[in-house]
Amino acid sequence: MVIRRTEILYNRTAQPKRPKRSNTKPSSSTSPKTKPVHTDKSRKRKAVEMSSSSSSDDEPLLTSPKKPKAGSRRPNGGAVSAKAPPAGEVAKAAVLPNTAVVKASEEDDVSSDDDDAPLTAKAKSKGTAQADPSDSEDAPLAKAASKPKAKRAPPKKAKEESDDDDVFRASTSKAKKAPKTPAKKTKVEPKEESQSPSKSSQSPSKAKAEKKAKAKKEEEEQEEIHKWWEQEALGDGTQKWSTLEHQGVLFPPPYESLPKAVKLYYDGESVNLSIEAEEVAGFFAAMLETDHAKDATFCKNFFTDFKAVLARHPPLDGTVISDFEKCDFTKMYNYFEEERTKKKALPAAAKKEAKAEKDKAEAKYVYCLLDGRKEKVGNFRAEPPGLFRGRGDHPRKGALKHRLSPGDITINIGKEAQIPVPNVPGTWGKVIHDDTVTWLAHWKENINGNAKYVFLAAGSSLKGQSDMQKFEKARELKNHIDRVRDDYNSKLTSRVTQERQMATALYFIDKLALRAGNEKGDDEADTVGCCSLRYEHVTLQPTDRLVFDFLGKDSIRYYKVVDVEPQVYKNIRIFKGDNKTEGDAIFDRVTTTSINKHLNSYMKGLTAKVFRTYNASITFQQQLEERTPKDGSMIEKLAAYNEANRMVAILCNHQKSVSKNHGASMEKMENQVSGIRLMFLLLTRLLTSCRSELSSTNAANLEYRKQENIAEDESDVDDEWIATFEDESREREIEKAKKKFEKDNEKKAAEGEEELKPDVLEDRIAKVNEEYDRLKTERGTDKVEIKGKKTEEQILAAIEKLDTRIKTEKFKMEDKEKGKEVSLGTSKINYLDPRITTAWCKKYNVPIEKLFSKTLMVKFPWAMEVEDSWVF
DNA sequence: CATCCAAACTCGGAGCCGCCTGC
DNA sequence: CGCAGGCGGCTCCGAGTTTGGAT
Repeated sequence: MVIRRTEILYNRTAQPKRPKRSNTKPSSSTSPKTKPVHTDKSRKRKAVEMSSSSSSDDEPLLTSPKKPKAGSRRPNGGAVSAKAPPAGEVAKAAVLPNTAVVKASEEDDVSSDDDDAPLTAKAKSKGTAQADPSDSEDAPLAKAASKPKAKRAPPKKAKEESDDDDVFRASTSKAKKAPKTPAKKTKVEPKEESQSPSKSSQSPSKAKAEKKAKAKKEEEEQEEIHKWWEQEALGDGTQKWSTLEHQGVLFPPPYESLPKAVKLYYDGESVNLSIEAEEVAGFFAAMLETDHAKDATFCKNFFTDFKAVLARHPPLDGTVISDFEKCDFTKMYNYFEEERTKKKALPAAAKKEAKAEKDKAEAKYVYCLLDGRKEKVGNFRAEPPGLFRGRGDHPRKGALKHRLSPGDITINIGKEAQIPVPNVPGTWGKVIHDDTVTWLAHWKENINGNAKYVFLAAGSSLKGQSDMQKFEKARELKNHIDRVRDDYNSKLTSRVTQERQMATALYFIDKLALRAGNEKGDDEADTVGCCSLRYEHVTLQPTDRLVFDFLGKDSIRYYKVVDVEPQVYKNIRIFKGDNKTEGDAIFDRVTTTSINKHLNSYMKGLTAKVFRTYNASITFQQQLEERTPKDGSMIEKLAAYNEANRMVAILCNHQKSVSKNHGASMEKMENQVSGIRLMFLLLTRLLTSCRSELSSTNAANLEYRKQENIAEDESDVDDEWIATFEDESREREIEKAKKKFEKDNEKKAAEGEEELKPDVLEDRIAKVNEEYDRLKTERGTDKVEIKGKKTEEQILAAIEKLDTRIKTEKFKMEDKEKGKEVSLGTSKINYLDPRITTAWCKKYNVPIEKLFSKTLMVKFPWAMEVEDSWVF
């Protein structure tokens, strides 16, 4: 499997440059042509760009960095691989002329599909080989493993345990309930802060004292961490807490009406809106310049809801608003913009103060008390009213999201805890004491009737535990994966359609990391996953190649060209065959429920999404193993890590839109590199003249490279280029000088000093020109002057330095280019077992901070202590 | 020290999956 | 009694905003 996975990663033929979120932003000009991908259900969706440009296939994501020049790099359209099948393959394809024939041949090729057997075998051998024998795999496991075991322990055990807790309960003062098994954690009291700093403040110097206090505090905080992962048992998972105290949700401040002068205009006249209607109009006005306001569905839904509000709260001046087109929101929009810039321009101190105030108001909501422990709450703010921003072609986008009041909220809290008082008038809709769930508050959102919750933060013990369980479950799949694969591979030829469909679907879920694909309703965006794949989402190409093109979760386009097992190819032919057409499900005998049920028979708790976690993590681990240079530099190691991360992101189809200044940014880097190259060239020349052996620049260059073993770069630094570069640099410096001059004067004016005379500026410019004129005369000659470089050794050292700088810069650029539309964060947060990273860090002596951000560190405390030999 | 830009974090919508319920 | 459909609870997801580091 290890090997196969890689193959898949590489086999993908070039992706057409995804029209990033093309459907989300139909108006976006960057997504070019579209080919109809619709179904009879969701009709207007168009999506996919199809490029006519043929292009190489087996060359994914990597666009070789070229010279920037203008906005040249917009990859227009992608390349659907229009590869001409090799002759031999054509013949093969002829084997599958039509469904009938295929059907007839169904039973035939059982032999051909256990092609996967070697796969698993490989995986096994490789796995063990690198896993550094059995015990290394088991030892760390055993350590952490008390949990998995415990998890499976009968519920009774947990019960006993929680009963035990009661013994401790009495001891905690404030909460009058106590932590579970306090043995391992050192300190639990939430009210620490006050004492320690003051105690430690005996230090002489103030700064020192402060520092010390800080250190001490940190230390203390560390001590306080509840190391639940070191505890024996986690309980049976039904009871999530025994005591719980929190403040409920924080409501946004009530709406304040706009200044009198700021009005909605209707048919050219200002309207005196009711305050309720004004708020809603404001929601739209604020989004006037976004793509949303240009979206028909969005506007339609907004206006419907707006009119409903108007009906309840009519304009005070009797205006009747019935035509969206006649509404003019610009005055409101402008006002918001003004406010925004005003706010931005506020002095830093004022900003700080405002923030401090806000923090203070929110402070008590930030933490809750779970089993007596202070734990961070996730999103404690009630979602403010606004317009629903559905993703993709969501039928409800633009609808008005109501303002919540306490009556809408259900609070879940410990029986003995004090019930919080809402920060706005009203009382909680309901207060319950359900210790089998993890949410603190809950309400129903009015758009789709979906439930919303307040949960603990990602770094909390509750979240951490379930996160770890998720990865443990994925690891458990390792023990069953061979069996599962053998099974679905053999069933690819089953005579029972249902089995065959299930096997094929599983193949996709496993190999392509597709999501399960639940059915969706009419009131939701038309997106699909494996089971909901329709006729038009998969097309067949000669020689066992499938083209997937559909919108997945969040309306992210999934476009991949994949070479599959011949039998899978045949199966898709069959499933698409006969009387099916666009809009029909490919897997009509399989549902997410049936798949999960089936999977559960291999392993308790096994579901489709476990495959995503498993494959992501195992691929990551294996890619790391492969790519990490054993004694490379830090940069190289980090690059390898990144690359492994990227492979996973590609597998999981985690995308991001290309940032709008990507092109400019690349150009800038390119320019920098060119600058360095020029310097490089000059220095080589200088070296030449210094040695006075060779006279030709190129010869010197070559000579140098030969001697010092420095790689030839495809440098396009020729004389002509140097000329433009120098001219441009000259321009830039002159601009800079002008700017500086103005600034200096502003400063002087502010300080009441006399302004600089214009000739000072001219002087400065002259200096720049002088310098560049000199360069110009030197251009193409051997005469080079670079200050500071005297001896041959110095020059050589400088050249060497430049060379590595060029290399690292270029490397950075490649990395950036490759990653411009791949989002690495999602997999890092959700799919990659953090212990793979921590073990790798230890093994290769890389500081974890280079890979995990602060929040990630907070999220994964449980992964920090594994040994370097730990394997997923 | 201001400015610029990328990384980090916040936000809230989307999807998965188990369980309950009602036919 | 079986199972489909809906709901509850939780993970996952990229955009948008904020932060902070480089220069």
